[in-house]
Amino acid sequence: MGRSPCCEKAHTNKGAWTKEEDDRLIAYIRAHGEGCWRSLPKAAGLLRCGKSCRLRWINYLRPDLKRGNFTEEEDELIIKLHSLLGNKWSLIAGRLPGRTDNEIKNYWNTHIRRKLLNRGIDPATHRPVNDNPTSHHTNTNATATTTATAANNNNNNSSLDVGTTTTTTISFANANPITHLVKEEVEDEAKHNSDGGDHRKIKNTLPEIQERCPDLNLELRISPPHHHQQQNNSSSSSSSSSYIQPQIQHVNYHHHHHQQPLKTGGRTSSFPSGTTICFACSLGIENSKECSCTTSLNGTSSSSTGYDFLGLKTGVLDYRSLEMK
DNA sequence: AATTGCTCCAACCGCCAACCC
DNA sequence: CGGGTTGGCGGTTGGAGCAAT
Repeated sequence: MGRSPCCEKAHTNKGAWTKEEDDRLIAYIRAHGEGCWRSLPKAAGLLRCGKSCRLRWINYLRPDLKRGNFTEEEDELIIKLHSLLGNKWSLIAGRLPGRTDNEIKNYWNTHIRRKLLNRGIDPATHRPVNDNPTSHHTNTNATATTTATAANNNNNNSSLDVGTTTTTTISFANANPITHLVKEEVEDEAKHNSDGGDHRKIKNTLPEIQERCPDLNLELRISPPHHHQQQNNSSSSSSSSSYIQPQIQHVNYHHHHHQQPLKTGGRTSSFPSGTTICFACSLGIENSKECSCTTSLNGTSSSSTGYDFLGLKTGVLDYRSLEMK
């Protein structure tokens, strides 16, 4: 028996899309909007499978796609989110406006994996590759191990090449605040999705997060800032702790008007252009107690807190436990 | 210039869970 | 309630483009 095909394959085109097909799809969606992908091809005069149309639109034709090279900030954000979420590309993509899950997945497999391997980090576990795997199985308490690495030996154009790079692996235990953040988010999503969201992610993600307690690698550079100085001039503090939230803070999370609401958390809120938000907000839980920028979003902020990645600034993550060599 | 090997990424495939009747 | 349909996800593939030989 087997499943019925998603479409009549005998009379559908496959392979690369032509300009004409793209134009037809764009014109149709502009006129009628997204939805009902199964009937869309026929209605739009396309000899394509509905799935193929959806994929082409989402991954390539959507007007809010950013395209172009990934920035160093996006690189690091992807790495950190992957350490928390694993191969949940759609969740990761939800945190990177203008990027698609497919794009991030490809980028991970072609660039970031290699980048991490060059740093001596296993991209699957986010632990040092030469690390004894059994030594981490008993991390029931929050611990931090720091490994000074000859990072980026082969990564000539990385900004991380400059200065001393310290790779810090934080093992999160049951009381992992970041895990809580993600867990809260996922649970929150369950509530928000009561109107018809995709519940699979919740089932898939929750136990995984709870069980994995993934290590989180922070590339903490202990060196003077160099290429973000202009933007940082306003916040004159240049202590090492403030620089622990490096490039990431410049990622703006305002959402394009065309972008679908972040699926995770079901958020539809949009931040004013140029507003920087904390990590909790970037995860879609801007009203949580971990949020350090709600006042900013209300327009009453007394300081530009910048991107408080992992709550380092607010102390949600107790970075004092880190050993910095 | 031709061939080979490699990289990158758009597109496809199979699966799963929600939805719908 | 059950079965078919649909949308969405992650893994994989194939071909275009580029570099090396």
